[in-house]
Amino acid sequence: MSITEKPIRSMREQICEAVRAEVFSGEMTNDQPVREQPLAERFGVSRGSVRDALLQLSQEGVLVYSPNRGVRVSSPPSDAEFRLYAKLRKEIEGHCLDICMDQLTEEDDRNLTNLLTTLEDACRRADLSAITETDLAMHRYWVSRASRELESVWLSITVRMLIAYTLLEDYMQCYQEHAAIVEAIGRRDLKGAKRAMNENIRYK
Amino acid sequence: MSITEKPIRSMREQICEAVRAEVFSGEMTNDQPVREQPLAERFGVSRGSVRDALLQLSQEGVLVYSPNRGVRVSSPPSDAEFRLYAKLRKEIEGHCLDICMDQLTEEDDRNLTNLLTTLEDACRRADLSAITETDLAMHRYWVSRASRELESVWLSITVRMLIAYTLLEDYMQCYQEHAAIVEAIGRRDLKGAKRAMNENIRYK
DNA sequence: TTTCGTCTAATTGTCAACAATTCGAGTATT
DNA sequence: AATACTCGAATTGTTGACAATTAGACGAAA
Repeated sequence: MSITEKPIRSMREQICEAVRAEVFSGEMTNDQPVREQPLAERFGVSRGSVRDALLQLSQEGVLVYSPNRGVRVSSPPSDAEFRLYAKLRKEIEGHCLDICMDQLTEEDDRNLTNLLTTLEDACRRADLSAITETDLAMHRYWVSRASRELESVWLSITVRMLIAYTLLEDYMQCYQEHAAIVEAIGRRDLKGAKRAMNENIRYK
Repeated sequence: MSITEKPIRSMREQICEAVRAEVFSGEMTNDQPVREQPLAERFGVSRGSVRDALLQLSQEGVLVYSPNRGVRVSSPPSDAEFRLYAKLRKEIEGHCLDICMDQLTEEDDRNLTNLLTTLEDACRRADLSAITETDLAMHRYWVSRASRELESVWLSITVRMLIAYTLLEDYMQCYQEHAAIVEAIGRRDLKGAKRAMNENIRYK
């Protein structure tokens, strides 16, 4: 679709996104290992590129790496760790809203609104994979807007939370929570945006 | 039978630690790029292994990667980000002390005391590289004791703080702060250990 | 002089072959 | 029957060669 946009994604990034999506959609369980050769054949590349991607996903926390034994899908965190991750995410995203709120333009508003529409669609279709992907993309928007440095730290925390998100009770609630955040951002209401964001990043 | 259950470290891990140490000691500046070929020759391995290590260090935050352009040393974080990292570290390490305090054995006490002795030595010699390495190893001890999952998140935050640590005013103060933490842990004094730890992880 | 394009050297990205390691089935031993 | 051992298939780790990309030097045109 939008592969030819200004940032050309490297092979590694494409593989990462595909595997991430499969992990979040539950197509890959944490019981069975993730092999290099089958992935290489599926993407039509060599094992080396797949290796790079799997290594990166291991650093992110999506996969777990054991020397000479390959990688497997991470297990969901304990409740205590989940709560810690939630707290860390609130700190980071709150900081990012502080930083970037003043610099946002009308184009940012349009982009966020578009993401929101995509999320609404995904929620209507109850497409868990698309919901997770869009949810991730929205939060990532203000994080990466504030700081590229923080982005990878934030991502490694967030993916660990999302591994536990294999089932949601109410899909449309997810949409409404994000709509509240985007609306507050549109009004440049820092406190309101933070409040809505804190409510969205909630304990299990 | 020491603390490290894996006496044999993978090639990648060895290269990572060596490069990390050079970054912290200031031997690699953020002005000049880190090339693969020279590193491969220095370690007597192929570029592939070096590539793996550099990719991992990029995910950790020690290096910054640009597609087709290689990696360079990360720049120190801004003051605001530094304060955020400090807050996140306190949350994580506090959580880890909560988790592992009850499970610590006399052997753990000995290991921590040994690390403390190493730190004292390094502080006496004003060896910044050794100080940073040992400081990292001590904090890593209770983090990895509590959760392997958290360890990589913690590491990616901590290395970003340490990049800014190129100069310390008082070396022995660093030792004394860690001595206070180890002593409190030895007494299994959770509150005291947290207090000492919070004082050590301080703003710039 | 400045700017634009072209070429070349240096560097990263990708690949396929080979080496080392792990895992499990099958066999031997007690 | 239970345990230990051996061997082979599957898998990961490593390597060197080659392709693709980038950066800088050089020169031509305005």
